[in-house]
Amino acid sequence: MSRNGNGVAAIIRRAPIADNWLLKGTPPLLSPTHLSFPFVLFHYSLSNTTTSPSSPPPPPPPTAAAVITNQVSESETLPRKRCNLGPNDDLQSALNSFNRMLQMRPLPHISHFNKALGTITKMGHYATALSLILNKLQQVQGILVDLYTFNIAINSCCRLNQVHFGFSLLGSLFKRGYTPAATTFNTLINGLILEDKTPQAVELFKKLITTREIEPDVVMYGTIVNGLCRTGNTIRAVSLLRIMEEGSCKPDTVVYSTIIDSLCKDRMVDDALKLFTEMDEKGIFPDVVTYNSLIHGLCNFGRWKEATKIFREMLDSGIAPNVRTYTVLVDACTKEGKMKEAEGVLEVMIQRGVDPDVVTLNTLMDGYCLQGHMDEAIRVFSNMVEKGLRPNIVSHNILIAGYCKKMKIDEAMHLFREMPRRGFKPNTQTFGAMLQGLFQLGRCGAAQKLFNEMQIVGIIPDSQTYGILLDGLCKNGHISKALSLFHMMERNGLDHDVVMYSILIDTFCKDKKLDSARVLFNNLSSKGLHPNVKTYNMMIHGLCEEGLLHEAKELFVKMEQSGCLPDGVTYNTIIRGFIGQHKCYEALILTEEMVERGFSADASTFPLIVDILSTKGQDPALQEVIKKFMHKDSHGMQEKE
DNA sequence: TTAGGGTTAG
Repeated sequence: MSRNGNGVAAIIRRAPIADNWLLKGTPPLLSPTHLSFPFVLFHYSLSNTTTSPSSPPPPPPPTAAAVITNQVSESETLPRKRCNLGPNDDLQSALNSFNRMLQMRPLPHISHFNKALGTITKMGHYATALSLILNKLQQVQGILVDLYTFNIAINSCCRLNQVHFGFSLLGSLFKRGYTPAATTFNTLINGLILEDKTPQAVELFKKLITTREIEPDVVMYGTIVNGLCRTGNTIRAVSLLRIMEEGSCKPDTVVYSTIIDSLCKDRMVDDALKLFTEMDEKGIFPDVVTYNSLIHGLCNFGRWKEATKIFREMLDSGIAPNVRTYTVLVDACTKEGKMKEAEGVLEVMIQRGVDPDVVTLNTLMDGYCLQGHMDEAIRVFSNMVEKGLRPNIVSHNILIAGYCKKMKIDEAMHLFREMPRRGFKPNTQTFGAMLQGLFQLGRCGAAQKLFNEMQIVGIIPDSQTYGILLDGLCKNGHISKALSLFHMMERNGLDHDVVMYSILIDTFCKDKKLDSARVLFNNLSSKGLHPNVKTYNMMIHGLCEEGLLHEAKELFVKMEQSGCLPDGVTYNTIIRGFIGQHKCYEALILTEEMVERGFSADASTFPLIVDILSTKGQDPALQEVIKKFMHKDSHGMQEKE
């Protein structure tokens, strides 16, 4: 695997670039392709005029550099406030039309009412639709609601997380002598999945098949596939896909896309790509959703070159990127700290006639917060308001977390207290961000008070909240309090996940209590938990610190055997361990392996490797491996595109 | 002819 195929010498040669990134804590060792990714993207999307038949004619194609450097005024950066009807006006006009129909005599056929209801549910106003059906249609003499109306009502219940009510409507449907359709059951199956009751959904699905009550169609299969994917059973979803292929109901774009997305989220991007190729072989056309999932998956793993290729392929197939595609690209840029490029994506999308939405701008804001540029984040927030997009609770949470990260707890607290006045009730994430901020400043008492307040106002802490508490207490030296919390959770039936254990393992390692860390680590499997890459990294770090290189190396080998691939942190940790023990040969071999896997030396490891190469270059024992680096690098450098 | 499945941010 030589995505960033380079050697150690390349690290040195590219030090000015890498250094810059090292300081920001993001992956260094950028390949030339990596650096040019957003440029390629913009240039291509701007200069390609044949891709989006529905989009307005694109402006003359500027050069990539012009896209990045051209500063447009703020009013051009964001869509202007809409003069046409907003979403609420759309709802109002649908309601007006519904009410007008109720006044007509003779009354219109039920299908017309269903159509109006469908418009309302498509806008997401499920409670309104349900109320219209139950409180208006049912009360009017002369209207006979039909199967379609029932299905809309059942779907509305499901979308409101009231699947049980959906099932009682199914009862009423039977009583009225209607026969439910595949749609009816599928809606209920989906309702179960939405309420995290996938096992029941699968049960119902199986029952329908065995009783031959309903012949499942592709939508029903697709819904079950989605349920399996959402619950981490992507492999079972793939099995179902294979079963479909054997039967008469063939998988469609949605089924494939669902699995492709899930594989990407499960870090199995290569398998996702294989399915994508398979679609092509079977003549099933990918759509914008399929491409969005793949581009997102590839970007998440730094596979820019392939992401660009897929993006080009999408444009070549005549599929126009939508707001989600551009948001994924903004996200990819911001996660790499490339804010100018992220702003560039925003410009491109506007020029292409796609308006950024609140998610796009929140993503951009989050990028600025990650970089610590709160002034820029606030500028985006203000722009959002000016342009008629209403910031949501996520926008507020992003800013609060940003302030906390910058240790500006007063500003964070101000915004936090301001939220109810703006119509937002702080949620678990809001409290989590505030708690993290307080712990970071060592204000454990205030954090405790806020945690109590959270429970008083009825926000249920989730495992992440407990993780923040546990970590905060540990990092502030309140180990015994942390342990009490840990045991309290156990007593209250709150499951400890691997993160909780990892926090304690890390604490014990740093507290020189390696034996306690080992006990916790070794007991994980008895609790049915599997260490993740962070858990391994913490243990490996602890072992290296104690000079137990042999045990660290054993664990390093074992993690991969157990199916947990080492990441950049693992390599850097163990390489530093070896260098610390003057085992330069092993360190260089591991460095080579690290680079081959697309990771690179971080700010603390990098100078140590440079030191080995510059001071031990003549060491006969090392010459062979150093030569190998040099040789590889000459290839790596030719890879430029 | 009106109902059901897949993609984005904290």
